[in-house]
Amino acid sequence: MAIYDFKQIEQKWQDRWDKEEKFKAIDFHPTKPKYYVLYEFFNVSGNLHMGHLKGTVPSDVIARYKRFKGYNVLFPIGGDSFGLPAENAAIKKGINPRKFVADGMKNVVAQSKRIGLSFDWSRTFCTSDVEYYKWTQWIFLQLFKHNKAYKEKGVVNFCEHCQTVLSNEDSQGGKCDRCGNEVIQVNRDVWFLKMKEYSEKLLKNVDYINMAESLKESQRNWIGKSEGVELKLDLVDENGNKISNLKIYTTCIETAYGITFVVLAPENKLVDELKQNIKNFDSVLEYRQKTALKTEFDRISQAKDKTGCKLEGIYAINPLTNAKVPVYLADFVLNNYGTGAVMAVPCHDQRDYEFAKEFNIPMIQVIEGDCSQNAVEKYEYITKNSKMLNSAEFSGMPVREAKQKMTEMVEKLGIGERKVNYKMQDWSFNRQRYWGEPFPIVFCDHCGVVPLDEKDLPLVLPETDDYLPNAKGDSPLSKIDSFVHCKCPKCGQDARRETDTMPNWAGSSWYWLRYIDPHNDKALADPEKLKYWGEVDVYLGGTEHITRHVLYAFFWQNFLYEIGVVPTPNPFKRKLGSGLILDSEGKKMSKSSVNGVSPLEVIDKYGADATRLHVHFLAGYEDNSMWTYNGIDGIVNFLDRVWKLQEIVKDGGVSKEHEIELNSLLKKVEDDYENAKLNTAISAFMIFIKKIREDGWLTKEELKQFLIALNPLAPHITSEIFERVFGHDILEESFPEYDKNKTERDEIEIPVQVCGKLKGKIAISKNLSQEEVLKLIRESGKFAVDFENVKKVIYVPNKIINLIV
RNA sequence: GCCGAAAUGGCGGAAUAGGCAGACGCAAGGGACUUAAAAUCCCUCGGUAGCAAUAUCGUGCCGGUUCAAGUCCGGCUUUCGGCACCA
Repeated sequence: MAIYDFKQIEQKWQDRWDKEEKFKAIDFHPTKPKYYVLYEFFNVSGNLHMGHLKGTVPSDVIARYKRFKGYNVLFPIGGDSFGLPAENAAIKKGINPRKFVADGMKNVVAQSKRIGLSFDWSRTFCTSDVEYYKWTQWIFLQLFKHNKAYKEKGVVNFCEHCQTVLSNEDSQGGKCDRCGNEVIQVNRDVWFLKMKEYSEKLLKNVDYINMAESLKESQRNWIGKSEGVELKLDLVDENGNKISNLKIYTTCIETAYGITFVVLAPENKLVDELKQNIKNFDSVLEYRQKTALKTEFDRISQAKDKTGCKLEGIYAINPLTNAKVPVYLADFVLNNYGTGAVMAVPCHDQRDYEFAKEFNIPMIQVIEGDCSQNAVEKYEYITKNSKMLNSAEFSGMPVREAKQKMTEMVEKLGIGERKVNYKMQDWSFNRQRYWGEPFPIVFCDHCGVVPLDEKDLPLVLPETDDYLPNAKGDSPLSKIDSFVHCKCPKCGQDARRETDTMPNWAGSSWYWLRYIDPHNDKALADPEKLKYWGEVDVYLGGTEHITRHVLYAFFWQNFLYEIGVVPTPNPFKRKLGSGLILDSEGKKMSKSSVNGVSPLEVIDKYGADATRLHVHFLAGYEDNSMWTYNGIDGIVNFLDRVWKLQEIVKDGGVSKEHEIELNSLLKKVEDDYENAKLNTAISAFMIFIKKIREDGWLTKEELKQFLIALNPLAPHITSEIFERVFGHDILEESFPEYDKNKTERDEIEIPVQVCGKLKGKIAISKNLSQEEVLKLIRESGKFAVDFENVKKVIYVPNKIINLIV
């Protein structure tokens, strides 16, 4: 028999799958139920790296397995091609981003095929394809029309060297990701999407989706729900005359008797409204300016140094005590959370405590505990359920009860109300960059902000060879006159286009819907097809940007559901996050990794099947694994043994000798495939092979079932052996059914314990009664048991027997 | 600081619902085949004591529940991930 020539054989099958389009999903299949397997977008930046093997192979295994199980499987792929990688290539190397994307995608497609991935290539697209981003723009128009998009002044990260606005990710540590220069804060027009409105719905989505608890938790953290009270305080001048009022938000209303000052965010609008009453308005303005210059990074890194500025001439009245307390500005209060103002109770909040020390503000302790060094904070006093102090009729009451009662009281008095707050902010949705979706928005001197007509979509991103923003940091599109100048869709007079583009996230926030109907030019997708394919059954990908991506996905799907475009509010039923492949230094392996190993290099050396198995034998899907060639010999050896099964096959159905091994293999493999536990599936195949090699033969039927079961993991070698032995394509087969009753032998061994200590094992037939087992133990004479003194017997049928003497 | 996940041989890692800890693989050691090597095949392989049968200890640490704990409970330690001046 010929030796296993993986190069030639893998090429043969990859060509055939490609040419015959073997993995096309069929809309409205008359008999088969649908199954939608989604793998995350590829970044179109040239080459696949090891991490892709870790992520893609399990999705491929599930897709191939489900096809065998009789499902009509949709398993598409595409490219996330707008954004930094292509734009950087354009700027640094002078490559047209369109060409960069086209070349990159071509590469990635070819490499995917070499891994043997069974994508439906007829549905592939990139986010920068005009046929696709037309619909991204269309969705934005719907958001705008339904009042979910608005434009406002906002503060953004800006790099003066690159003349561009940066996202938080691109400016980590206060340095520009591109050039390493300091990032500063500038005021700009910002498009926001009203994501905050969806906070509660997004939390429901998080509950709904089947996903690792840690991933759910980070999403809940991001949404950041908290429940508390909004309290109204009067503001007075020095003489006690009411001049205004102010709302603060607190989750600790129980400390309200301890308020000794109030703090506003520097940006709080009240400051301007009270200009006449503020005696030191100049220094207030100065403080404001100083904080505005601080970057987000500075504000966080200097968190412990409390700065602030007193508003001279203004006081707040604690509505519970009528005490007159000073009002400060301080940058530890954020304008975009709660009401942009807080009540300060230094004894029971560490930040207030530090601020009070810095500014010599008195403190009032209202809950038991030691406040001499630090504040006694909520976590501590709530867990201990400490007693109240200095709080009028609440004094002496346990804090949990007081919290309840005080909430009810302020509501009754009309000075406060229960309120829920979320950390999540509206989504800032524009970037001053070239390589993104243009906004379908026009500014008209007469009509204001005007959306394009749907029939005028797509608004095509114009060609240019100048990818840099102008000196003011405006998008490169602002330099292209023919793009900027247009007629107002409403009044027909001269107008200007929005020249910013959408962020990278936009295109990836709805793409699973487009796979369902990728060539539709009348709608985002045909409603009937959307109904047929429904939710994504399982969505696989890395965990890197998962929190925000999934929340954005929930948000858009929810919105599209509300306006009747899609049939379900939930995009995904289940999400699996793959671990990373780490290099020899324990760093994430990516294309930029110094110690990176290319998957193609490994495939060249060992073949695609061996590479697929090896990567997934190293660790479970969700675990990180350190890349190593160690162990790959074991996989090569295994595949070699699989190949040699051809030599020892004989006619016949499933034999008595192998039925237990075969049935338990099939059971194990089904369970593991469903849960993407490929490492234990592989070991189950190894165990089966071991038994077959001991016996030196297997039947044709046994070989057939073995090959089908292994095919999702190692599709090339199993296809080849199958064709040689059975004369047709393995893909025509269906997954072998196992017999549950034949997964275990009738004769089994169970451990015998005496007083919980293992003394040995005894062979019994299945489902024996306790008496029969005891009789066998007695007869065997093997176990030194004093049967007269056996006080108690614990017998778990077919599992264990424990004798207590 | 808060939240989440994890810690098992020389190594990667198994152990479905509390029931034989270390599956499967690598590395290592021994043997067969070979002129030799590679490849292949067979055997051994958690620690300690013993020629051995066997005994005894052993899943990050300290306690507990249970006939029985890697698994459950209480208290720590360390590592990784998320959030973080969020009132």
